[in-house]
Amino acid sequence: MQPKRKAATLADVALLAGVSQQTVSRVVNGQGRVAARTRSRVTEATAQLNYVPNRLAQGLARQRTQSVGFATNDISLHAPSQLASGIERAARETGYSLIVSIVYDYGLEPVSQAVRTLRERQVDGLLINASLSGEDAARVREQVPDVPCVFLDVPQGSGVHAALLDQYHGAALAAEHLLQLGHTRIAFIREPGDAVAEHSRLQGWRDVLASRGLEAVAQQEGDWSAASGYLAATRLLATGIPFTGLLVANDQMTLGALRALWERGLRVPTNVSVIGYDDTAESALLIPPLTTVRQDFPTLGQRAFHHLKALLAGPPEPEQLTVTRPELIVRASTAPPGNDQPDRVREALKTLNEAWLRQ
Amino acid sequence: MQPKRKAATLADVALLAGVSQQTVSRVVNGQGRVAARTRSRVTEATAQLNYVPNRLAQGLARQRTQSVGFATNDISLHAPSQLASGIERAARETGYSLIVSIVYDYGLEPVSQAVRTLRERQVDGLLINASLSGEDAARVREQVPDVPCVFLDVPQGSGVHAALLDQYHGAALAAEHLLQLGHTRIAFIREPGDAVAEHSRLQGWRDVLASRGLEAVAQQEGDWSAASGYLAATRLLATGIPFTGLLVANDQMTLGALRALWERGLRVPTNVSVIGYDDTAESALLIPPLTTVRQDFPTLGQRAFHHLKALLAGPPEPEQLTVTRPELIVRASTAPPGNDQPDRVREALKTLNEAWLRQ
DNA sequence: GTTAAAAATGTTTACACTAACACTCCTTCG
DNA sequence: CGAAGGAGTGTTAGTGTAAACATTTTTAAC
Repeated sequence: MQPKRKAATLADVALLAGVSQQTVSRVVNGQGRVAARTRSRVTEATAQLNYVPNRLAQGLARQRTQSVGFATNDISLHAPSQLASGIERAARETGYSLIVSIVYDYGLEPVSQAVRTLRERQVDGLLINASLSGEDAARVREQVPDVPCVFLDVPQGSGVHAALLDQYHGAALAAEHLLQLGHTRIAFIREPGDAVAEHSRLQGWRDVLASRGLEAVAQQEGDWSAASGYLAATRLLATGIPFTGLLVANDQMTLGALRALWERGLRVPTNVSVIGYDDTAESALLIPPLTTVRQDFPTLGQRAFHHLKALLAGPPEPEQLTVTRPELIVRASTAPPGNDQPDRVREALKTLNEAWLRQ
Repeated sequence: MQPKRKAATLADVALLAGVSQQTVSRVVNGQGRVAARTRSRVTEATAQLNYVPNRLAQGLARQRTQSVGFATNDISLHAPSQLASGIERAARETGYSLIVSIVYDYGLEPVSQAVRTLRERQVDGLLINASLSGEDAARVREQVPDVPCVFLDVPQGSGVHAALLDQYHGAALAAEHLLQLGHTRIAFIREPGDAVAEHSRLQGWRDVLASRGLEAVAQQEGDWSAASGYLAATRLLATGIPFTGLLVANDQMTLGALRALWERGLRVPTNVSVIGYDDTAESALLIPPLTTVRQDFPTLGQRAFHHLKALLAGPPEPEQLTVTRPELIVRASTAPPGNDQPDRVREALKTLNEAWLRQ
């Protein structure tokens, strides 16, 4: 119907309403005084032309875009997607848009690249969820000196703004739980990464064990996926080293580990107590329900956005942290060790096992 | 170190290099002829000032932004996050950025709002992953007449460009598998949504059953989450209506359903055969490994992006579909019916159950 | 009824960039 | 040796909007 191919601009609306561009701008943005009659005429013209403001031009003129960048590693993973959900919601509620740029590999360079892309888009602020050392975080910071940044996965005390989950603490809770139940032979399925970050989950486990003069009897590295958890547990069992407690760095790997244990006839928590990390939506519904450490990523995302928003609004503030402590959720995958089932149950398990396998 | 607060512009670089803006622009964009010596001088100035092009201004001038919008429902869910991952990768590889806008509810209006936001940002194209009727999709289409759109979740034959998974077909495969095993008493845990979309999973199940003169003995609706699957299965069991086959609309709900069945002492697949949908990374590692329908969302995302890219490059083409057929993955959660465990095993299960619960 | 203040509206300019065109050199060819 | 052509570079105008300032109109006060 409309002969004009291109979208209507302020000028088009102004022409139709018989006023100046600026007046239309005032009406659209609801600022400045405009006579009621004029306003309604403009509003009508706006609707008639299906006018939508051009945020590019607006951004150029205002020198801010009402958009934030989210640089993250693979968004198909649990944490990034949950974060994205929380961030986007908080952003939308305050009129911001979210531009996503994936960090496709570990290390500084890929992050730097993602950040550059976002800087080109003139985002007002940056949320960075990539595992970075304190130094690398500072380096990224320098790369965009005039864009506020909030980091989501850096060591505490990196000298940058950050919204963090205290994974060290969460891991410590998990390890302490196992120790309190009486376990001493404990194995790890740890997160990926060559360098052991301070404040990491692995470090939390280690320190708690060390405080009791213990260390892991064995450990394997996974890549966060359920399949890697399965493989890691398989390798762990292949060593032949006995353990009664198993600490796993996330719930997806835990699911794989549970399967590996089950395949070898090891019952959870009867033979092995297992603790995961994250408390995904599925964890409570696993069999057995998983004892795990709860991390609320959507809330973290919202918190990070609001932290960023404060930086956007106010004057430059000293670097500050928002640290959220995770919580241990005790369910049914942990129990005291050596409390093996009576023979009757063991027999039952065996039968069941065979029956299942026969199918 | 740098006294200038603001980011360098073409003009700054031009001044430093002693050339005109236009020449700098030519160097930066690598188009047009520039003498080698001039080029190197400009390149140096660019590096010295840490110049990064302003894509807002570029977008304004060029009338395209090298960005695409992704309107999707909650990105923390499996499908959207997997899609986003595939789309972002394909986009980045071709120099596009991704702007995400969440569709926070079902129906036309929320989609319309997300699309408006993206239109304001002047995205070159739109990918829309929200469940929409053909009419509503056409209405969204009209809302942005000059922006190419590819829909990801609309009925086939909606008269819009779309990249789809043939969920009807996938669901049919699942239903046929159960029928071939000999099941006749089949229950559904279906996807959310009032209207039963054509080409939906539910419709696929229904039609296959109907072709054998059957219908579901019971059905419940879930919201894709594991918890809702648990509740749906619980409600299903509460009806007292016996069934030996259970079709579930995704794997997360299936996980919940497995738990509900387990709690009532029903074994899978001995007492009930269960089929999920999606083949998530966890599905192969569930106990028992899940028979399910595989959908490759990242690949779909890439495909959708390339479809969109073709629309951006070429002249308007007739609406066309890219339909991918999913594949049935048969694992251990399905078996012929009526193959109940001997009493001994049933007894074992009961004992085990009690032991587990006691812990 | 004048005057001052306030309200309403218009004009100019800047934002950072690109497209289109214009101009200046130098070759090269007849 | 002059013209044609091309390589290299500069100039001008336009992209859609908002801020700052300028102007006109209305209202209020005396």
